[in-house]
Amino acid sequence: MQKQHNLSKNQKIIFDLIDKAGEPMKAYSILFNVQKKGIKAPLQVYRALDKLVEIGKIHKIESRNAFIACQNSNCQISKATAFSICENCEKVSEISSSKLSKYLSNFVDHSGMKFSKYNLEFFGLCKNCK
Amino acid sequence: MQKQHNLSKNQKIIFDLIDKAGEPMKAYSILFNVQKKGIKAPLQVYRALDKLVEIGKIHKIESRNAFIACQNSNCQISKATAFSICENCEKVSEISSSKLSKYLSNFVDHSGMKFSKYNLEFFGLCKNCK
DNA sequence: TTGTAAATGTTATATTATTACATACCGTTA
DNA sequence: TAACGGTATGTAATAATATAACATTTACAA
Repeated sequence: MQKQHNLSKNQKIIFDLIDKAGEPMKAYSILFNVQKKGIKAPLQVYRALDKLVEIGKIHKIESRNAFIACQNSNCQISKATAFSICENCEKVSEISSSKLSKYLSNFVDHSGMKFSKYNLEFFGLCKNCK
Repeated sequence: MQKQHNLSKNQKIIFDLIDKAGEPMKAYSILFNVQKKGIKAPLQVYRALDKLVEIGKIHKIESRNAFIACQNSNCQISKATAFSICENCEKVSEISSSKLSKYLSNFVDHSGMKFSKYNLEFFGLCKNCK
């Protein structure tokens, strides 16, 4: 069983927005969308984002500076993330392949270093854009 | 044999700097370092960086917004990159494991999508920081 | 030698993210 | 319940990263 994280007010507002969007959102677009709810400053957004990333409710798509809700709803894999990104339409999907995650989690580099975390971003054209 | 890219003046100045550094450099730190050579504006730096990334002479470390010279000197793998990043000292190494690159280049997701490119960043503690 | 793609120069501005400081909230435990 | 500590919030200012728009120059193949 996972630890339950009770989201604070701002965290909940921002998580709900990103979750409903179903696609990556950028910080200032989030800010714009939550201003009517009383969140007025970038820092309020970034603080909530930091926390949500930390507890695995959302992930940052590093190559896009954007945030997407975790699509592996019940299993918080915030330390082993993989995404597919369409270079045409920018659609992003989280990849949940236990084979892939096992392979990468067990990967050891030539110096014998083992890793506690990874992030993988695949690029290509999605079904619709091909 | 690879295609030879003759670097332009700015590209060469900036590549040499990054290459000598042997570690990731940020755009504005690069700018600061090349001002004495006549490169005065951010855009001049970013244009050179874009080109160098495109031809595989450098890679962007997405999670750090920084650029490092390709360490696989002769084989330009700019479409299949993997790095190890120490979360303590920020040391970054390029991983060149043909097994890993084969595995990832051939990876197909559940929808049958195959990818033309990937970037993988591993995190952990390096030998010195452990 | 001329057409064209690539590269350069310059100014301004957009976008992304953090620092610093003050205050409020919430659960624990003395 | 009062005091404490950790977490969250509010606000203003600013730092850091990146691009737009436009003018000009260079490299080089046709």
